[in-house]
Amino acid sequence: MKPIKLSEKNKDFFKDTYAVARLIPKGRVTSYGAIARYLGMARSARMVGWAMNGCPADVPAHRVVNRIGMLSGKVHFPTPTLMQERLEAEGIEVRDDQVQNLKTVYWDPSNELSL
DNA sequence: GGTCTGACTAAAT
DNA sequence: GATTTAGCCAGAC
Repeated sequence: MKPIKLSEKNKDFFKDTYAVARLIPKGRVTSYGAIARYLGMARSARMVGWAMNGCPADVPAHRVVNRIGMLSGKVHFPTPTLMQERLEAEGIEVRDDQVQNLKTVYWDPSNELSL
């Protein structure tokens, strides 16, 4: 396992967030809240987004959207269009910064991993 | 060391 | 049913 060191601090929460984000299958998306709940901090969805602030290349942050499937975090990418292009490249339909067929491509970690 | 903001979510109005 | 407010925790000023 490759330890992610954003800093020399604890970043334990960040590490878990990245771990789950990496587990998102190709062509699927999940929400910050879903990851947060899986990590045990259901009400800290914001922290997930914050954790993504480090956004290492190993983490497919483009597969993480808010609960309505909106590409809320696209502005944090190197280029605002990168997120949508990557999602489309994986077969996810994106229209007006929103993931189409969200119900179909949605991937819930606590539903897929905690079986 | 107190205050504000933030890639969100859910409940209340 | 849509809009607004409050709650969350952690980092930045």
